[in-house]
Amino acid sequence: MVTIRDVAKKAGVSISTASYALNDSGPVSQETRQRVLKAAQELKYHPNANARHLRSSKTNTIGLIVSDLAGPFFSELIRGVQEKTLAADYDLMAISAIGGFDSTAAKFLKERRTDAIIIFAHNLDDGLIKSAARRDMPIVLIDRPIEGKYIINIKVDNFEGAYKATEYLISRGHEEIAYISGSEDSYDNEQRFEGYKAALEANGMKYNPDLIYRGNFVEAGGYAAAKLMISKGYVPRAIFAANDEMAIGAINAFGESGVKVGEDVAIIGFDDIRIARYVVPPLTTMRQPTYEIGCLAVNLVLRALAGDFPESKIMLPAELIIRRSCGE
Amino acid sequence: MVTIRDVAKKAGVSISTASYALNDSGPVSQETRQRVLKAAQELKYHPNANARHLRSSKTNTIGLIVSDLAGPFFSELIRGVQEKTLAADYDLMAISAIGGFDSTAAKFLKERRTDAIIIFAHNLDDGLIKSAARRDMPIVLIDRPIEGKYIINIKVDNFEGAYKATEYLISRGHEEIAYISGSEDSYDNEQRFEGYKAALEANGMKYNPDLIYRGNFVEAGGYAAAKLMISKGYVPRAIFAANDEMAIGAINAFGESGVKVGEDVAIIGFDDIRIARYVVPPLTTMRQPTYEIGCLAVNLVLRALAGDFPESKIMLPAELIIRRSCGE
DNA sequence: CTGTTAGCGCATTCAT
DNA sequence: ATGAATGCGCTAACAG
Repeated sequence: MVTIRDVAKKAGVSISTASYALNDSGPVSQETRQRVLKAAQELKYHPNANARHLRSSKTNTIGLIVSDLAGPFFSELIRGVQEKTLAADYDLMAISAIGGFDSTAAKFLKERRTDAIIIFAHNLDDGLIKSAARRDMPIVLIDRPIEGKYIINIKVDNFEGAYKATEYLISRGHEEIAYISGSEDSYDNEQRFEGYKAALEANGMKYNPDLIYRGNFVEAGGYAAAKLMISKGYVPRAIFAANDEMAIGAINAFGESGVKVGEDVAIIGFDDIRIARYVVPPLTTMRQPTYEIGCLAVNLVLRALAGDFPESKIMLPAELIIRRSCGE
Repeated sequence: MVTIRDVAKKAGVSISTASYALNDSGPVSQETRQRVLKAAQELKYHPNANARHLRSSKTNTIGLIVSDLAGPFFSELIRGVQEKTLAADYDLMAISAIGGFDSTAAKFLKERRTDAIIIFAHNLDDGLIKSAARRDMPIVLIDRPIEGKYIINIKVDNFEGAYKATEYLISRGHEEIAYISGSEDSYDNEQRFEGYKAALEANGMKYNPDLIYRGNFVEAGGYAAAKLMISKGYVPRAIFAANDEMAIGAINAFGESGVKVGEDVAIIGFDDIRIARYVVPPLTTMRQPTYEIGCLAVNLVLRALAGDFPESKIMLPAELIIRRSCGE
């Protein structure tokens, strides 16, 4: 490994001069400067990031933790984060929270491998997040109810979104609305479930536990739920799935069994993932402004890095996107 | 920041003893050990990753560089990589190559921030990759024709895949097959184009430059190409799109203009991304074994990290997935 | 303008 | 079994 020492030697200067020249951070004559740069080039010198980070206790890097790197849901979010991070001349690393306590994400949180972190993951311990946030390591937390001094919260109004979704179904004349739930331990799911129940009550309808199905936020979960309905011989006229993945799973299951989505059964989802518009029939859903969230998250991170911690919590609305899965 | 020094002080031992106790890497009495561990816990001590990496010149981390973190295409690949990396007790960071020379990916390549790197990106300079590969920083390169001592190549047989795709169209009686091309500078695209031409020739058909459209591998590109065909008043009976994104763009464009895909025009894509099965009509395409590639890549990286560099180049086949976009 | 030097936090060798 | 001391590669304060 070629170090700055080698460069200095080759250029016939001291280490510090080499460092100054390389980083353009001190008074160096043009001539020496050129000599150092040339030496560095010839030697193919590249600074050791770890040494630099250790010394400066900065990494110029923002970490983005998502619950599963492979999930389709994060595509838009990442796009937003990526654009803004790049524009601010920071580096970005995406990290998965799969594995919980032993995950790479957990390590990053503890070991300060980045200057700041954006978290959009439910499978990461509360305490971990709370204790990781410091002045020199701000955290932007998306859609989780953890508060703290150096934690900046961005939330989507899941309650209101679910309320609107349910009301939409009600407005179309449905009186019996099933709910396919996401992960039980998820804040998102909880809020959506509350919104669902609240809309029911507000419209004088009773909440019926028999109409609740477990789906765990994955396509297979929605599929299983729908199959269960079919096997029970009773398919409700309307279904609110706590996310699109599950809604799509249900649509597939109904498709296989000849149940006509949009006619026999109305389905609404949540998220507006990319496939939503391609399934048959196209899925009516509550759009989460993920791209905007990504951009916003980076803006806030950058401000926090500059020492400016905003007080207010940010709450973004979800938007009803009507397609055809609830009928024409 | 609490360092190992603080822990040592609190436990009433020297720094080295604390280090031994913490890492279980030296002779320490059970009693001292417990004392140190307790002190660390109370102080919420977490080792500084940079210092450790600097000292040990290892990071225990594998980097995955993709051309665009937000791309839907990488989902399956990432899933494979993620699983295997986790199983091997390594950490994983995903990095985007957007930005080329100034990208975070380029920096990682030069600055050794990971122990090894898997690259699935076409927007990263050849020279950069070549010069970054060293014994202590092996690179697994997917689908790019760069060879080197510490570079391990995994390729998908794009030529053969394109050949098969084209032949499938020919077998269905088509005599005029358009090609919507990907990025011109991409190796994938080049190979697919060659496969397309070879299949044409092998079947006594002439290659017609008028039937080549530029698409750049994105949905909008395929959309534009199809619109162009329509505006020219001439839609070929069959189209081979160099990837699914473009095929889907074309399908959308045709849908808007009332051209019936599967009847008026046959379209085949490449990749088999998730949406392929959801578009209408479902897209016939050449499946790339991305999940398998991801798993394989990690296996090879791990072997390389252990000093075992395989000689042979690996070539994986693409598989024809027949759905309905080329007719029943 | 340039060189000397002191750490950043940690792992580890060599004494004790 | 434990501690003192060294250096990984780099930046920056200080001295010249």
